[in-house]
Amino acid sequence: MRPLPRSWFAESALELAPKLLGKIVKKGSATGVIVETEAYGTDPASHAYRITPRSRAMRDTYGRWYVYFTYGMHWCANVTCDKDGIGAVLIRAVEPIGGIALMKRRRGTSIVKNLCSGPAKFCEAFGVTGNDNGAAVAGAFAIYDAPDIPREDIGVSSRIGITSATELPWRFYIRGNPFVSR
DNA sequence: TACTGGATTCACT
DNA sequence: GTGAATCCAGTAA
Repeated sequence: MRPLPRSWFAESALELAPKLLGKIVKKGSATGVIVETEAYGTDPASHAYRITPRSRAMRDTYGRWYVYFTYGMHWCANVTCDKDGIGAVLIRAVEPIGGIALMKRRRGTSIVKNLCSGPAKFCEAFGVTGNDNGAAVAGAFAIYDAPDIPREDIGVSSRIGITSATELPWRFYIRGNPFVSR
């Protein structure tokens, strides 16, 4: 199993989000297959739309973790990308394949389906916090290569862009996978 | 300095 | 289906 090199994350969020499906994410003994992602670029819905201290990680680099705290109790983890622009891909759901006992303990549940079937659940199960913000996607917390998911097996949700009023691809997921959220 | 609202989750009805 | 929990970043003053 080969960790994805930094150059792999140089593409835009919209190209990268579907390509991340099926890849292996690993932090310590916690291991899982990415089954759902969400693309964020320069749309006003993205934190990167405004230049702030928090969003600098997203604008200045790629191939790093962008971890932020939301709703007073949840962490969400993104991979920064787009060498020439601004982008990040939110990891929305993961299928647990290793370190499941540890995840169960962290999540306080024995139901495997509830371990990582949401962005904040994934962070809790993998022990991701603000300490990981800005860290390179490599080493202890990395994404490993795996065969691409066939295009026909990838589902796409779209939404209306705030500025453009056109439909934008948004959420990508592996069709039929039980660990996809919602 | 104070206020507002959020890339969510879970319990409860 | 609905609402509470909870705190930080961003914005306005």
